[in-house]
Amino acid sequence: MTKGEDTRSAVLGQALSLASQLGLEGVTIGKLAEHVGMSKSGLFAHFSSKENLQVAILDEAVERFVALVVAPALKKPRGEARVRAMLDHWLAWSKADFMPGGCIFVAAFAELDDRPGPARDRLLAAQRDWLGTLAGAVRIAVEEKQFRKDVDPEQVAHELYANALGLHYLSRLGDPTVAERRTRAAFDRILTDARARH
Amino acid sequence: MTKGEDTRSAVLGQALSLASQLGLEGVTIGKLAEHVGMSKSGLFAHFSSKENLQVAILDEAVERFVALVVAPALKKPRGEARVRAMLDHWLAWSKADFMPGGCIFVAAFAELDDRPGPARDRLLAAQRDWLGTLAGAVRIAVEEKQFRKDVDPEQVAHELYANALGLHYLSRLGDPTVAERRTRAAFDRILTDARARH
DNA sequence: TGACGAAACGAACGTTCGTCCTATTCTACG
DNA sequence: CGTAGAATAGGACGAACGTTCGTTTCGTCA
Repeated sequence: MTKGEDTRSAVLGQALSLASQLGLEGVTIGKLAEHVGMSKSGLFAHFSSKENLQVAILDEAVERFVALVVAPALKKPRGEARVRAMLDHWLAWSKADFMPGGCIFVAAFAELDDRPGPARDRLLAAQRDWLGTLAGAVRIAVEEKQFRKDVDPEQVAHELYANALGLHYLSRLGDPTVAERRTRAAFDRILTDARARH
Repeated sequence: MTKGEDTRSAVLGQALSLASQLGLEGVTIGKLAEHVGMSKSGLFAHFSSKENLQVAILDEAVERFVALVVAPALKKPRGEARVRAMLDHWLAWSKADFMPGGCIFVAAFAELDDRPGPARDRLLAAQRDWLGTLAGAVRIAVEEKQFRKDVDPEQVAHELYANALGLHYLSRLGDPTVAERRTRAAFDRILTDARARH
């Protein structure tokens, strides 16, 4: 890895952490430069525009999400086990130490949803992908006859997604430990309902 | 109503609409002044600081939420009917025409959750209130023996809250009509699970 | 009608933002 | 070792931000 790629990657790590706390818009080039010990202009040269920086931050986040959540789950056997692995890693993701302000996708979504542009496109594509991946894992569990055949995979994915969002908000609204327990209970209820009766 | 209170109220209406699209921080005094056809300084005099303006926007939103969601539901009979009324009005609220960017509380939460201050305090208090109100309505339904007595009202409130959040995000991620249908289905499943078996 | 307080205005402030340009330092390779 | 090109620094810019100030307009009641 060349020197440029090296610092660029280090910058993105810091940027990810900052963005989770202050939002994408809050990651100012000056503040970010100060955090990594560089000059504004030196850092700026890596991205050429703030918009590019924002997209790069999202790309970095997506890459980590795939590595930490999606990929490990795909190694699990098809069916409910894989769905549960996704949920487990998802909960761990939202507590990841490189995102002290919580899931960056949640923060970015609220900012970008009314501001068209490349960053918004990148974020929406990533979230649609993930929702599709979740629904796909549920569909496989149906095909494997672990879930009832009248289960709607997209409805289940919708509800799981909603509860993960709920964890993000409710752990800031009250006790994070309690919020996580309730979220796990909700996940359980959704999957138990979907399970085929024996 | 004096002239000052009159324009102040008109300003807050516009501010609410802007904040739902751009977030609280995006409601710039200059932009807001332009929207209502005033000078920056003339508008600024009503609030004395941007922080005060943000709190005033939240107060305005809370007032409307109580009038449009909480109050009508409290007129319904105790029990599941009241819970369902809350949910119905809540869904209508998140589509209110004075918030073209969606529920302002969701937008504000993402911005404020890592920025201590009066605005954050106001928002957290309001959301805790609402969560408590929801849980209270569920508890009443348990007391009225419409819900099973082993139902945990706070768990139910948590799941309802999570699904309402899910609606906000998922209606921007995909078809809003489909998202609302799925949210209603999730609400139904939660309440049906809670209902006493006959 | 005259006067007084409330309300709104226009201009300016200091700061921070993203971006650009030029010069300097570093790094890798022939 | 020397040099070309990559990487970084320094400084300046125009615009937008929140805020302040002194002045002007408006509404109300004696």
